[in-house]
Amino acid sequence: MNTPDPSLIASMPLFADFDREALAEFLGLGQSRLVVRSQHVFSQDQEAEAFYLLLDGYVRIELVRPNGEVVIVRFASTGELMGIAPALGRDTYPANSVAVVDCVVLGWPCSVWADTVRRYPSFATAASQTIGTRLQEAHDRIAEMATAQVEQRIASALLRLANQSGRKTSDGILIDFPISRQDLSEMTGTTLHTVSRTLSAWERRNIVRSGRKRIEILSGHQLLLIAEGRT
Amino acid sequence: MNTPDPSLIASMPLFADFDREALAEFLGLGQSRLVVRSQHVFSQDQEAEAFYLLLDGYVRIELVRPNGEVVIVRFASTGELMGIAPALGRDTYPANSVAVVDCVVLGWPCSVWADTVRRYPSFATAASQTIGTRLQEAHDRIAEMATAQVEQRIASALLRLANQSGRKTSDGILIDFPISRQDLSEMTGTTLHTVSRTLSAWERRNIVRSGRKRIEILSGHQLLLIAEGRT
DNA sequence: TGGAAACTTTGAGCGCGATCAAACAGCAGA
DNA sequence: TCTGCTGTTTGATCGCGCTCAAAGTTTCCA
Repeated sequence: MNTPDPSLIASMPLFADFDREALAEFLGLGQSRLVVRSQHVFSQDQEAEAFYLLLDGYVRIELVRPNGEVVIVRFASTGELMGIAPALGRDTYPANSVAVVDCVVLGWPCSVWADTVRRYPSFATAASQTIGTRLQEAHDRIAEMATAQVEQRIASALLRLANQSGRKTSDGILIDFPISRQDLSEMTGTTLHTVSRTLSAWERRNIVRSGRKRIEILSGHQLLLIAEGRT
Repeated sequence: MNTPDPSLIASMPLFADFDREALAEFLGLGQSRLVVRSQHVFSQDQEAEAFYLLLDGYVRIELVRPNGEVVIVRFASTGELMGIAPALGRDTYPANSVAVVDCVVLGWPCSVWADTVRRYPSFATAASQTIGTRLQEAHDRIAEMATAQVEQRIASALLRLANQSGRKTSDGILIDFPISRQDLSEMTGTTLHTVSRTLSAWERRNIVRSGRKRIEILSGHQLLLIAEGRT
């Protein structure tokens, strides 16, 4: 498991203007790695040796504050770039990246970044837009944290998860990876107690159905109303 | 006032690998503009026609939420890029940009972005790192909003302002542009009342000295202790 | 110079959500 | 199958910071 099948990733916008040889060459520079559940892909403040493409699975990107409290920045899913410290002009990782299911990642030494960006405009553009989108989302979340009540924030977080990693079921949308009340509280800046109470209340209203590390959205519509503050 | 003096900006890292003609040519494509206090440089959701370099002054970058509440994302000061929608793959501005003092901005049509990035690696790299830094800061603020108390958040906001736009005085550091209690509350997700009470309490402890739209930090050390939550 | 507009201060009361506490349920490994 | 661990639920209480209210102060403009 050293060089993955090019066809898996040839279709990504990131590699739009790589020809077959270029892609093969580029993939040859990387190394794939299996990361089992709850292990780190990389860790905050660790020297950034490589940047990664998530080939399969889900990882949690989390920030650890000086006092030890953990905040979840986002969940990344298959196909996303992670740990692109070189693009940010950093030489350490700004966050932890933790596998929430067994994952496969493809990693390249940071030293190849500059050259790749220079040679392949599609790569540079796609990477830039990825960062741009994340910045946008981060600003939206700041605004949300600043103005919205806890219940609204939990609803927004669930909707975001559903959009990004939802799997359609017969009754609604299931978040496609194990996620605990604690996780949700770390995404929204509240406590697992409040998340639990909120989900229980929603369960009574048939808005969600949830279990141990499992959440299914039955009424995205209701959830949207809650998120927008007109309950 | 159509084409500014190249020497003003030649020293910026952004333009590190522009030679004299290249810089002159590039500046010729842009147009400078005076923006008086409280006027918008650009507005949220407006079609992004141009990106800007702030040549002089300070602007407030603010997000307006669907319900009309305003959140201040950051203050930009002289020398910063703003409204670089093309880098983010957007065709509208994601936020308002409002002059807090009379400003001079230099604007280029978005159409020149792609070409500029392709021809001048220093420009691409500097822009990328600018966005990276902002992403980093945004994540830090999310974490802060999620875990820190109001007093800590106000302290952090002041320290950030002091670092970015502080002017040394005989007694401490003065925030170099007019900033109200309301502004500070919109940066930290609280109310102007709470900000006022907090500043009053700090004034009694000789940590700050403040007046109408004017804040001077007397003890950055104390403020840091408060921000870190070990008061 | 007068008056209005913008900004700031301070008080009183209350509610959201944190904290403290304890029991319960699902899952993995012995 | 039992046992311990991890995650969830629910109750009781408390306090931070919002809301409502009103007065004070600075600046600007007519």
